[in-house]
Amino acid sequence: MIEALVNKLENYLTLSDADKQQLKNAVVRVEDIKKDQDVICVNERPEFVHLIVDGWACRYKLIENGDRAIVAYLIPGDLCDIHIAMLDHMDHSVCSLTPLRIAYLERQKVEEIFFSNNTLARAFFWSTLIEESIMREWFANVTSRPADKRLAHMFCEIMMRYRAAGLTERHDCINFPLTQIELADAAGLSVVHTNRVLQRLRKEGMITFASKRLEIKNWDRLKAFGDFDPRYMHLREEVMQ
Amino acid sequence: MIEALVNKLENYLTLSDADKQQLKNAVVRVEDIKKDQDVICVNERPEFVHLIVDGWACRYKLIENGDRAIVAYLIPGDLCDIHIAMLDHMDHSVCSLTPLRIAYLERQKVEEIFFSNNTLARAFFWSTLIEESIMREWFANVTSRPADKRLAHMFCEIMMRYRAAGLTERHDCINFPLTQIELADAAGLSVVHTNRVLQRLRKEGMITFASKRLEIKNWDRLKAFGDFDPRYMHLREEVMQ
DNA sequence: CGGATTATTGACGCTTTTCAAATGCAGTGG
DNA sequence: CCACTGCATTTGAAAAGCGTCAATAATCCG
Repeated sequence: MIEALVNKLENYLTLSDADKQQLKNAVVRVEDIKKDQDVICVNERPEFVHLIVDGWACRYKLIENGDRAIVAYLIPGDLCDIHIAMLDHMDHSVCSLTPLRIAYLERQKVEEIFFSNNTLARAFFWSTLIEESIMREWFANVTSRPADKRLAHMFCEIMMRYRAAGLTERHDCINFPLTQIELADAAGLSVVHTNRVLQRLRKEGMITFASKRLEIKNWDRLKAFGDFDPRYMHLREEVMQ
Repeated sequence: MIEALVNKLENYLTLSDADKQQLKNAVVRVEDIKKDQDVICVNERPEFVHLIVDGWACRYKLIENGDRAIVAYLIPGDLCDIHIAMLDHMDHSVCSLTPLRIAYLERQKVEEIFFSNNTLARAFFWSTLIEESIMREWFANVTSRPADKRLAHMFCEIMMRYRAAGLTERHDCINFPLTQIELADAAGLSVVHTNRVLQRLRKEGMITFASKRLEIKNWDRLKAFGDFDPRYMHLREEVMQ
């Protein structure tokens, strides 16, 4: 249930059985929710921290003009909202992109862990710093790279995160349940242009992308094309290769 | 020396005299550095955490194509690199945009504080979460808003941060030492376009911006135009008004 | 004062957006 | 099994926003 989270954190440090048990104990229930439902909404402060056990979600913000800006993808092992352990309201919302299995961690217990278990406190802080680092990279990505390299970069990143959470051994093929609409909202592009760019990437023989599956035909080439250097994710060497 | 930092953190919680003293004790020296110098470089892990006492700096990344992406501005009260308390290398660099006065906090002591002082640990975590929130907003800003609104939004934000750190009481006028080049690098725009957009904002009577000074002629109008809602910064009511 | 950096202007071109319509695809119910 | 529906994908054409190049004016700094 918490394996993916443990896998991710163990990119940074090793958790003892006691640490893992303490994490497990914070889980008060597991629930399934449907696709396209808000897990948590802006301005809320729920009693639980949500952990993604299975499925994909996204952080998003609604913009005045009607746009939805997807600011992060969440995959198994990701905490949706440790924020509310410290902050009194969410500054964005989280929505399911597929059916989701979610573990509910009691907020109170998460706070206790943070102040009583140095290892887990480190790990949580680390995880937050990584998220911030990823946001910086996303920002640099959209401000400095054209649409095709931008998408290539995003594909590389999600592949690495999959590996980091122990969800795949490979780096050439994953389940990728996003629609082009959802990709566009995250890349800051229109759907039409996203579509055309994807076709170009396919034509160039870099990827195939159909029926919820992303295949990377040539990992090194895609990395080079998307100017992808995984060091900003601070993962173990084996994961980054 | 640490007033701005204390002011900022006290948007979240109140620090006791002992807390402040502990922070002060972590400072081993204060130094002045020139404009356009790297405070810390990507891949480094220095022995000190740098606190900006006076002046402006920026976080930036160099892109393959030669671009410099500025991913954050740093002002007095901002920590350049608590990251290195947890991470083993910086994933970006920090450079001075003006002459800078910097306080050096011993990394070791910062780590100790984090594990021994719950209040300061909370405050550091909070501060990191705010940074992340600001990154999300920057991301949404560049992906969803046209150049003019984008710049308006950035101006509003920096004004709020100035107030949050106790650097100004006003919300209509601040020292703003950035060149249009530096603005452009942060907004993801070309210098030429930035220049033209600034002229438009001036012509519309929203701002004046000359000789390192930014004047906001009509705060409410600029806020509305830039679609600026300060709640993502999680500041005290009085600061946000 | 002189050199260097920054701000500004004009012209042109390209990436990306927008609008509108067509096609494909999966799920539902008869 | 087929028709129907709703959503995602694809295509085309035209326009907008923004970038690039290049040159000039203004400002800063020693």
